[in-house]
Amino acid sequence: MNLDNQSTERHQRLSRAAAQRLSLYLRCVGRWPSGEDTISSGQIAEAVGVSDAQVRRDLAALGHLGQRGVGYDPRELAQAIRTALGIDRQWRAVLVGVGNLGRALLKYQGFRAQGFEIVGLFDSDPAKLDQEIEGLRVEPVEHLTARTAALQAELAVLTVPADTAQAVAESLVAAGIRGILNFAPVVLKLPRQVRLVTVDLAIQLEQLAFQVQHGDFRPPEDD
Amino acid sequence: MNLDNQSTERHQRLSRAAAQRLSLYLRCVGRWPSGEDTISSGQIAEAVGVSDAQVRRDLAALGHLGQRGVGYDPRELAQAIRTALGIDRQWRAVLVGVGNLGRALLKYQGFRAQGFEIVGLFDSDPAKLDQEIEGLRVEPVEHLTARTAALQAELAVLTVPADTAQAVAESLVAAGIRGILNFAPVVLKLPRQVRLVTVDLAIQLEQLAFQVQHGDFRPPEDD
DNA sequence: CGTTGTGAACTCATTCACAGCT
DNA sequence: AGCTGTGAATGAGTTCACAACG
Repeated sequence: MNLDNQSTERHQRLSRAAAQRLSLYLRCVGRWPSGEDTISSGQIAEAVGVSDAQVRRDLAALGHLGQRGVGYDPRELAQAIRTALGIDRQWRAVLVGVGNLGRALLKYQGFRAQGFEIVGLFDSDPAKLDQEIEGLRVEPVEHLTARTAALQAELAVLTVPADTAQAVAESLVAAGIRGILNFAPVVLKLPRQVRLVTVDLAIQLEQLAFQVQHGDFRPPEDD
Repeated sequence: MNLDNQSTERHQRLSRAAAQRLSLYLRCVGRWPSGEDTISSGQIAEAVGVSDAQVRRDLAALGHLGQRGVGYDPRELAQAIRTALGIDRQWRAVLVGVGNLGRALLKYQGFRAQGFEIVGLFDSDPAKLDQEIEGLRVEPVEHLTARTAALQAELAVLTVPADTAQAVAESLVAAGIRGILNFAPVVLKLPRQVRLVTVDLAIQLEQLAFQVQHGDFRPPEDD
C-alpha cells in the first residue's frame, strides 16, 4: 500500500488559523465517498467554505501531497493532516468541573473518535464525589495534582466556575500538564510552556450579536 | 475601487478579532474597582494579555473616549463597548436541541447577564417534550418555524446532532432568524443575510493538541 | 485537458514611535 | 510628568495568476 512515511519535511510553520482550517478539511476528506480515489482543492474548498487557493496553500505546507492534473488521495491526505495536527496518536486528558458543561463534553462523541480520551474526573462539590459517569469516578480536586501526574494526562479540560479556574489551572501546571482547554470566562495566567485554548461561550454569543447588529456583510460566502 | 459607504459615526470597521477583544476588555472594565475613576490602556492590556498599543487602537475605533495623560472613564468605556458590540439591548434567542450541551448553555449564567434571553426550547425527541427547564417548556421541532417567529427571536443556539443541523438551520431561516450560534460539527450553508458563528468543540481540542505538539510559536509576553 | 504548487501582489492586522493633550 | 491617538513601518495572511506537470 502507501508507504507515506517519508522524512517529515516541514515546509513552513502552520498558523493557528491554518491549523483550524486543516481540522475542517479533515472532516471533509475523512467523509469523502470511498468510491472516489481523488479529491481536489476545489471540492474541499466548496465543502468548507474557503477559496481553492487557500486550500492548496494550506495543504502545500504539509508537503507535496497532490498530483498535478489529478488531485489528492483522500486517505493519504487525511493521514498527513492528522500527523500535522498531532492527532495521529492518543491524547490523555482530565476533566475538572463535572457540571452541566463538563458532563456534556464527556458524552460528546467527537472527542474519543479523534483520539482524545478522558481519563480522570474531578470536582470540588462533595455531593458529586464517587459519582460514576461514563465509566469514571469523580474524584476530589484536592487530589488533582497527584492524580493527574499518575494518570499521565497531558491535557486538561476546565469546566469550573470562573472564580476557581485560575487556582485549578495552577494545580494542573504543578502536575506537569502540557495544555489546557478552558471554558471558564477568565483570562488564565500560565507559564509559557503550557498551551492554552479558551472557549468563551458568552463571547461567542456577543460575536453573533455584533455581526447581526452590524450587518456584517462580505461579498462571497465565507466563514 | 470600491466606493466606501457613508458610515460616518464610526471611524473604521471593527474586525472580528477586534470585536472579540472588545468583549474581553468589557469584562475587565466592567469589573474595575468602582473606587477608581480611570483605567489606562496598559492596565487593560495586562489584564487581557495583549499589547497596550493594541488596546488603544481598538478603543480609538469606537470614538474619542480617552483623555490624554489620564486614561479612560470605566463607565463610559463600558457603555461604548456595549454599544459597539450591539449588546446594549436585549436579544431574544431560541435554543434547539435540549441535550447535555443545550442544558448546560441554558443554565450558563453568562448569557442572561449580558443581555441574551432564551425564550424558546425545541427538541425532536418526544421523550423530552413538555419537560420544563429553567422555566421553559420543550416544544417539538416541527413547531420551530412558526413559534420562532411568534416568539420574536432574532438569534438561535443550535445544539443538535450534526446530521440534523442543516435542516434545523433552514427551518430557522424560514422563520426569519438573523443569526445562529452553531455547536454542531458541520459547515452550515446559509443565505448571506443570516449570520453564523460556529463553535466546534472537537476542533478546539485539536487546536490544543496541535499547539502542544508543536511547542511554541508565540513570543513570550508579559507576566 | 485539469489540477497542483508558488512567486508576486495585495489586503488585513499589529507594533513602533512620537506628536499632542492634560 | 503620564497617557492617548495615529501616521508609518512592519508583519501576517490571502488571493491572483500562471508555470509545471500528469
